[in-house]
Amino acid sequence: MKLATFNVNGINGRLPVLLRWLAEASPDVVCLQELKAPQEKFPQAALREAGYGAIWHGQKSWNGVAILARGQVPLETRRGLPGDPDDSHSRYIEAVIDGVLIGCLYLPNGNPAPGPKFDHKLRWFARLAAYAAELLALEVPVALVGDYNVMPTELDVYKPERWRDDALFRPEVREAFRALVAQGWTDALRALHPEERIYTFWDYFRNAFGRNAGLRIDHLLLSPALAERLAAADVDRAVRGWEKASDHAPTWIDLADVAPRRRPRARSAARAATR
DNA sequence: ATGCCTATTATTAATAGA
Repeated sequence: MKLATFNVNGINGRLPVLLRWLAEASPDVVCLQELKAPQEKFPQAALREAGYGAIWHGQKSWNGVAILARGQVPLETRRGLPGDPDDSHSRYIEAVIDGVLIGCLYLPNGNPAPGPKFDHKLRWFARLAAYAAELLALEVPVALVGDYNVMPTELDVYKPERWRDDALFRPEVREAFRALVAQGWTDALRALHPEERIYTFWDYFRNAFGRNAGLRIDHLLLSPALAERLAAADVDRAVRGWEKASDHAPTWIDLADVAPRRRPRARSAARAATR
């Protein structure tokens, strides 16, 4: 299973980019963030024509998340993160696809910090951590993927000193991310590329992409059962250079298929047959 | 400390992003 996350920064303005990338990369599952479109303006027909079923949670102007699956409609298991009934932002949607529980998230940006927006970010992070612990306890294959708005370490920022007081890099959010991963999750890109400078976002300002002034803020966290299957991970950074590009690039992993498991009876019968 | 760019919404400017 090729599983990707892509903050599209406006799904309608970005539709040609999204469709071109889907055709070229052919991912099996895609988590999208920042739809910036109300529920009824999601381009379901165009995506269906491209071969993808979808579930989505839109919102006027901002936020918005979706999950696409090639050749099937994702089986939705949740929309909205538990823990705050007053949370009106569309920032979490979840589905089961081919035996994998996939949570698609868009963590609040949190700037300016300190301030109410930063407090909101930390509260949202705490709710995510509480829910993530519940998912881990299920001991099933789970992927929590999306735009976390956090650079986990100095290796994930082109110029750490410039970002030290920013809501994406302050010690509180780095610690929140570290503690989340320490529950038992695997940061897929970092696991396969421990030393490499990898970015998933480049600002529109100051020719950031041309200078490779990037940030790694889009992450795929895998439960232990899924981490065993991790075979490849990368960023389709060329997409950031396309006409009318999002400021994020698609970030993806490849998960090996599960070996077909025989029933115990069948296995002992097979063993007896080879004796 | 702020603009630089880009998108959406609503009326030519404000807000948010990161």
